[in-house]
Amino acid sequence: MYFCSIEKFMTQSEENYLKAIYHLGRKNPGVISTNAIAEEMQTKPSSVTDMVKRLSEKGFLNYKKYQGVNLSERGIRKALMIIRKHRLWETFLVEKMNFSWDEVHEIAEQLEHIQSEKLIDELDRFLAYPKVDPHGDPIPDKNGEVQSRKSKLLSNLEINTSGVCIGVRDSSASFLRYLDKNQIALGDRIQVMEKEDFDDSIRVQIGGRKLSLSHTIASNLIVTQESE
Amino acid sequence: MYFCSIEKFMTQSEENYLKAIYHLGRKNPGVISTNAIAEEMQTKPSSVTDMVKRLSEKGFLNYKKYQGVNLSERGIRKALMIIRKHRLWETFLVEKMNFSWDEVHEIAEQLEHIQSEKLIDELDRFLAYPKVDPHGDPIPDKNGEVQSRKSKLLSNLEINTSGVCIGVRDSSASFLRYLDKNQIALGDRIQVMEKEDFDDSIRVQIGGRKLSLSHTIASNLIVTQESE
DNA sequence: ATTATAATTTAGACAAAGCTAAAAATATGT
DNA sequence: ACATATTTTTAGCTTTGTCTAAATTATAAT
Repeated sequence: MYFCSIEKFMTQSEENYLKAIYHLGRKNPGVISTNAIAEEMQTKPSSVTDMVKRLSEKGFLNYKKYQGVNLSERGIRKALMIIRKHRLWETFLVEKMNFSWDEVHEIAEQLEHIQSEKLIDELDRFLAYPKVDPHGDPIPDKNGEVQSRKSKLLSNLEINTSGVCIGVRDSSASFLRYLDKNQIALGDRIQVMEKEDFDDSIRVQIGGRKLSLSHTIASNLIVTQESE
Repeated sequence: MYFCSIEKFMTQSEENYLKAIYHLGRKNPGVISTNAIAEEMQTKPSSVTDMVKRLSEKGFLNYKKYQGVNLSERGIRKALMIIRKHRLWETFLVEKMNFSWDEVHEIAEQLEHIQSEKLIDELDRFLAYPKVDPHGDPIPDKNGEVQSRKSKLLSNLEINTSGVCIGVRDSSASFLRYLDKNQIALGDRIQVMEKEDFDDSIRVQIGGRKLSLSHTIASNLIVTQESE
């Protein structure tokens, strides 16, 4: 009886499920429900059950009927490699192909399934081993290591403290375009001036400019922990 | 009744058939047989019949039962765009990703199916609008125009004439590696010294070096028509 | 504890893209 | 022209990934 050392081929659909399950596991750790996966994948729970069985047979996750799933060691490794590809391609699109950060997701969804380890390693080198993608999300390295920085949400900063914007929690095109429109970019230092009890909006200062941000906006902006 | 202006989505398989049919049409013009397509696609004639029906319904080719197929205007345009993508990606892989010319085909086969016109146009710009790919094959431009140069096969050059090597007819990895091993590259000037009647091999001179090439090799090397 | 509700799984169907084996049409040889 | 060979098509099956509808299990409420 062999230990399967040969990496089996995965279909795009299988890869997409794996990635979705990984992301769900980040959001709230523990066991992941069929319904949650269906929601994330925009599909039906019955389809999820089928796929989850297949992924479980292939050893990417642990699954017991009616008990939900969680990724195996192997599943995590595989998911990290897919995320690595996705984020490297996003970086490539923004840095070299003149895309803006709200345009890259769909295309990276396609590119992340290209099978060639050499290509990904060369892309990594070509981009000078970036640590984060255009949305500030960390890029796993060749060994699956992800650099994690101390961070908090802008909405949790105290009055009169500041932080540098290093990422977004929601990376939907509409949110990203909102930020562009209001000239808020990764790397900007944001100082909290005032908090409005009524609607939890906050008044901030960015590079001399003052503006007020709704709670929804503030709770989707990730800033450095150590405030100056 | 609309003229379909909206480009319908094509599956990867459909795109592959279209490309194969286009290439077959180049090789020997006229009507293309089911068997020839099956051979090219490494599949069975019955599968070809099914696919050809679909492509015909979608208006990419003209098909009458038992009469073979040929591409429609629309099919040609589509095929040229797929070839454009394939060859731009091959160029990218060699020029920017440190691949050698015998490694790029399989990966370009995957990349050619990525759907994003903007990406391809940006890639074109990024590579400075190359006219030929790493194997010397012409890259169709955004409008489907292909630059064609006067060329002949090395095996057809007269004794004591020379030509510049501009392409290969066979771009299999084994042939390309043979050329690498013998230090024959695109751009090299090759002079024909002698022809051997017995086996049609030829004796040539390349940058001072003399070597003899079998007929098979010589008839797969494309050189400029106008010999110096 | 029993029932109602929600979550999950099963069963059966469908489309895409392939296959094999058999049938039909075309082409070829004498 | 007719029989044979070749090419092409059809019919029916397989797999992947989806769906709907029905059945089953788990959870929550009284």
